Amino acid sequence: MRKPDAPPSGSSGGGGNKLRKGLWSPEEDEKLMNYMLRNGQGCWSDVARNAGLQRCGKSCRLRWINYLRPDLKRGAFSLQEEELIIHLHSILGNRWSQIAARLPGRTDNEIKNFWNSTIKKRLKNSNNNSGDTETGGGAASLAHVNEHHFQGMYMDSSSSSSASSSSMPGGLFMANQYDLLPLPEVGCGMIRVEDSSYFHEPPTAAQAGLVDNGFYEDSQGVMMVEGGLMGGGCELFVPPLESSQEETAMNDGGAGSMVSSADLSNNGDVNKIQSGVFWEDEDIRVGEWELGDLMKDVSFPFLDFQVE
DNA sequence: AACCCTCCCAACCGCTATTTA
DNA sequence: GTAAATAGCGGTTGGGAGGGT
Repeated sequence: MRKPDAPPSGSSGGGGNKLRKGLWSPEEDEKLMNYMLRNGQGCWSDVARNAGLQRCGKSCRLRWINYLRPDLKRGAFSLQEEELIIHLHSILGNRWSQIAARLPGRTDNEIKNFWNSTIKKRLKNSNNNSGDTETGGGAASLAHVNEHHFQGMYMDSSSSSSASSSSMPGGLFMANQYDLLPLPEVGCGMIRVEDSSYFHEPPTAAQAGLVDNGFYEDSQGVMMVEGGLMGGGCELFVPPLESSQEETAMNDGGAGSMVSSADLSNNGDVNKIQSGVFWEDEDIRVGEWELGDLMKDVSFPFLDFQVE
């Protein structure tokens, strides 16, 4: 923790006008809290100024988001939260803000700290115990370790921020049906392949808003696929990235975590998924890699479905 | 009691993306 | 179209707390 800087000297509040850094004092918290509750969020540099704080807007924003927000849940992570974090991390990589968005009351910073201090260590230990060699801390090994919940493969490319990437420049996650956790607020983050009784009946187009090519969005915003392209209840996850990120990712070969249908080679429709979350009318490419090629040498020893 | 070590986490930093002028 | 300002994200740092010796 950082020592709080000495409070601004005297009543001038100005002498130098230097911005404070370090820990927030209770008085500053109160000022910010009161201001935010009265005025709501606006331009953060205005917040800092108008609330009478010698802080930069950025610092105010962080303090509000990570500590003062009334909807924050404090205290230890529950087992459920922990498992959800592990699951989401296996899908999203180090996109802490997106993980946090699925854990009400938790902040990205909190989750990041929790991951780095607790989960990472634990998973590393269980890696060592099981005799696995460290693969560089990539999500692939992590997903693998959590055996009671995960059977899947994840190749993390996740942008520059994920130093733990595998060498694969594309992201892909596949899991069996039992791995699904509900992801409210996910939007079009996941594609299900209609297949077994595990899935509910697809809604009508009117109910769900038919998107294209047999894809539709269900009541929870989950993208669905009609017609059972794959057997065995396989589900394909598209990490619910914001569209801007996705586009960037696709353009620069970054985190384009794209579905690979079980049948990469013989079903063109799946490879054309796009539009906001889907890619249309072009072969899936991740940087210079064609997904089909990418997948050529990949095996899924732990997937429990058969491609038909 | 004093020292050392490790853990935890608040906050900063640097960067990119987005918005505004 | 461009530059500046702002927002947001993820990585890293540093210091307090607490346990061990």
